[in-house]
Amino acid sequence: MTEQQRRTTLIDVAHAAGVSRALVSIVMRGAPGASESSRQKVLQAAQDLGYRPDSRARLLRSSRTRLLGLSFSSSQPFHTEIVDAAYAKASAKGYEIALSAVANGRPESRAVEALLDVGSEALLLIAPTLSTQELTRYAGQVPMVSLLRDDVGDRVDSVSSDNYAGIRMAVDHLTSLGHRRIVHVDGGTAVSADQRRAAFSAEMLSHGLAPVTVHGGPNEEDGLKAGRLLQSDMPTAIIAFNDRSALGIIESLRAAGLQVPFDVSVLGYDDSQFARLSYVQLSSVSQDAALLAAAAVDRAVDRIEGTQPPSHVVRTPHLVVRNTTASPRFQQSAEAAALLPTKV
Amino acid sequence: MTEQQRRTTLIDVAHAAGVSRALVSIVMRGAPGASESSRQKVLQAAQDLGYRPDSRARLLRSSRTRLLGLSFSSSQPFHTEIVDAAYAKASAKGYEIALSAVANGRPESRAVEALLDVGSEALLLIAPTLSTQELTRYAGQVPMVSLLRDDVGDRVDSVSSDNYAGIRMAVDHLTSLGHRRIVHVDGGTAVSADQRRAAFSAEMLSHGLAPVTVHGGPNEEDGLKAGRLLQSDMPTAIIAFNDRSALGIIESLRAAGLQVPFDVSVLGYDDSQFARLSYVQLSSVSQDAALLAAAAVDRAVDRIEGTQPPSHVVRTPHLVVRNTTASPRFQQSAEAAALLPTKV
DNA sequence: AGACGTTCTTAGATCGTTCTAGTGACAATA
DNA sequence: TATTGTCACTAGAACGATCTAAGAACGTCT
Repeated sequence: MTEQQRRTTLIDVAHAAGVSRALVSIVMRGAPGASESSRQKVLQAAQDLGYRPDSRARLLRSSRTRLLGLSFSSSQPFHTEIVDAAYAKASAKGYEIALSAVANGRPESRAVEALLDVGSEALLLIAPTLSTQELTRYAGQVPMVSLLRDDVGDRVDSVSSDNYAGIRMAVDHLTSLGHRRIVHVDGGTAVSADQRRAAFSAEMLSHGLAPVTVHGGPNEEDGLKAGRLLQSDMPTAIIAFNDRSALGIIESLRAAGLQVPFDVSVLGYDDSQFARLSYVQLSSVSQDAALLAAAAVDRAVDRIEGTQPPSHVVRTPHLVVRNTTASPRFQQSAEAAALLPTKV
Repeated sequence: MTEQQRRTTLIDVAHAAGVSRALVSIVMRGAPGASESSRQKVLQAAQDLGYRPDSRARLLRSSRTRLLGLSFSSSQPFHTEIVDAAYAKASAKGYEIALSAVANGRPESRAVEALLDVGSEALLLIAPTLSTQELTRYAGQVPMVSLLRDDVGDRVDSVSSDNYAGIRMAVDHLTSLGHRRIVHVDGGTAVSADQRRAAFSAEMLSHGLAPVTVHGGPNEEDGLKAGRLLQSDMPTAIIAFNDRSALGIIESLRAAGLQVPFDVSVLGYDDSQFARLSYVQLSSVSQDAALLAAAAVDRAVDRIEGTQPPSHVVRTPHLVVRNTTASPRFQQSAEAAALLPTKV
C-alpha cells in the first residue's frame, strides 16, 4: 500500500475500548476521574492501535505544548554542549525542546519565528544578537530567556556567566604565575566580547599592568591571525576570547617555533570539548554549559508555570588549569636572581 | 502588564478589515478569489495587528505544515554542516525545518518522535542508527530519508555517499604517490565504518598490497590512541575514518616527532571545517555536505508532494588534496635509485 | 423509599484554521 | 426578459484534541 494510512485518533480508541472520546482523553493525559478497569481497557486499546496523541490538536485546545524553543548557532560547538544539557534538564522537567539553528543566511529572527510557529511556550536564545528592542517585542508574546548575554532589557530573563569574574580569574591566575606582559586577543564583534575586553583592561590596570588588546574573533582563524600579529612583540601570556581562538593562537605559536606553555602561556575561555582533548589540555575559564543550561530551563519553566517577573541570573565561572599555562621562563630566572644577594 | 496578551486570530483581522474569516484566510495564504482592494485592506489590517497564522490550527485543518523534521547528532560537527545546507535548501523550496538532536541520554527514537509530534511531513535522519525494522515502521507514518546510510530497507529513501568510491580514491591517491604501506584507522562501530573497512581491504588487495586496519572511532581521542598503537610499526600513509580521527592521528605523530606529510601521509574523510583550517590543511575525501543535504531535501519534498516510491541516491565523493599527503621519503630515494643504472 | 453524595461517564462547546458549498451581484448571451 | 456564467465573498462544517457541565449508577443514610 502506497498511500499513507490515516492517523488513529481518540475516536478510534474510544470505539475500540467501547467508551467515549472524553474518557479516552482523561486516561491518556493521566487526569483523575476514570475507574481502574476502564483505564486498563483504554490503555490496552491505545496500545493495540498504536495511538499517539496529536500534539497540534491538543495544543490548539489546551494551549499547552510543553515545548521549549531553543535557538543556537550551528557553527559554535560550545552551543551544542548547551543544547545537550538543555535536553536533559527539559526532559527531566517534562518538557520537550524544539531546536532552531542560526546559520549563514538564516538570521536569528527566522529562527525565533520558526520556534514560535511550532508552538514553543518559552524561548531560550543562546547568545542572542537581536537588539534589546526586538527581544522585548518577542517577550510580549512568550517568556524569553537569554543565555550568555545579560543586557537584554527588563522584560527578558537572562542566565549568564560573569565575564568580569572570569577575566579576573584569568588575569589573577597568570599574574600569580609571575606573568606581567599579558595580551588579550578579543572576540571582535561577538557577544560578550565587549565585556571581556573591558574587564581585561580594568583588571590589568588594577594590577598596575599595561592592558594590551589585539583584535581577534570567535574562531580558530581569528586566533591564528592575531597570533601572527603578536609575533614581533611576543608577550609571555595570552588570554583568548574563547577556546577556538586559543587553538588558533597556539597553532601560530607552534609555527613560530614557540612552545606552550614553556615560552608562552595561553588561556582559553568556555572549557569546551576542544579544551579537554588529551593532546590540547587547554587551561580555560569554564562557564559550565550544563549548569547554565539547567538554570535557563528552570527559569523558562518558572516563567511559564508561575507569574514571576523576569530575572537576571549571573553565574560565577571557574578556572580549569591544564597544561597551557605555567610560570614564564624569564620569571623563573628572575626568581633565581632574587635568591642571589642584590648587587647594586 | 504582566499577563500574556491573547493571540490575535483570523477573526480579529476579519473584524478590523470588515470582512469574513474565510476571506482573510484566502488572502493570508495567497489563494485566488479575492479582489485587489480587499486584499490590500486585509493585508493592512493583519500588518497593523501583528497577525501571525497559528500553524497548529492551520495544520490541524489542512494537514500541511510545510515542516521537514531533521535529526542530527549534536556531537558531530560534520552533521551541523549538513544542517546548515538543509536549512538553505528547504527554505528555497518553501519548507521550514524542525531540528532534533541525538545526544547523550537521548536516543534517536526520542528525536524521531519529537519531530513527528511537532508535525513534520517528512523525516530526514543523518546517519541513523535505528534498525531497518524500526525505520520501516516509522516510514509507514511519514516519508523518511536516511542520509549517509543506505542499508535502510526499501520503504525508506536514502541519500548517501559512495564509501567504496571514496576509499578507492583515497587508496589510489596514496598508491599513485608511491605509498605501499598504508593503514586504515577505522570508525569502530560508527555508521559507514563497516563499508569503508571492507572497501579498504578490497582496494588494497586489488593493488596487491596488504590491507592493515587498526581499530579507531569517530573522534579525536580515537585517532590519537590508534596513532600511538602504530608507533611501533609506522606505515608511510594512514587513511582515517574521518577528519576528527585524522586530527588525533596527526597529533600522535607530532608527539612522536614525526612530520606530516614528510614522514607519514594522513588522509581524512568528510572534508569538514576542521580539514579546511589554514593550519591543518588536511587532505580529505569530500562527501560534499551541501549537495548531500540538498538532494535529501529534494527527495523528501518529492515524496511529500508526489507519489513516487522510495529511491536510493548514491553520490560519488571527490578527493580534496591539501597538505597532509605527499610522496613517501623512501619512495623518493627509491625513485632516485631507479634513475641510476641498476647494479645487479 | 426517597434524598443525598460519590464516582464514573458522556454530550457538546471550543481552540484557530481550512475547505466546501453556497449566495448575491453583475455582465454577457440568447 | 430570462438564462447563464463569472467573480467576490461568506456561512458553517470540519480537523483532533480538551474542558465544562451535566447525567447515570451506585451505595449510604435518614
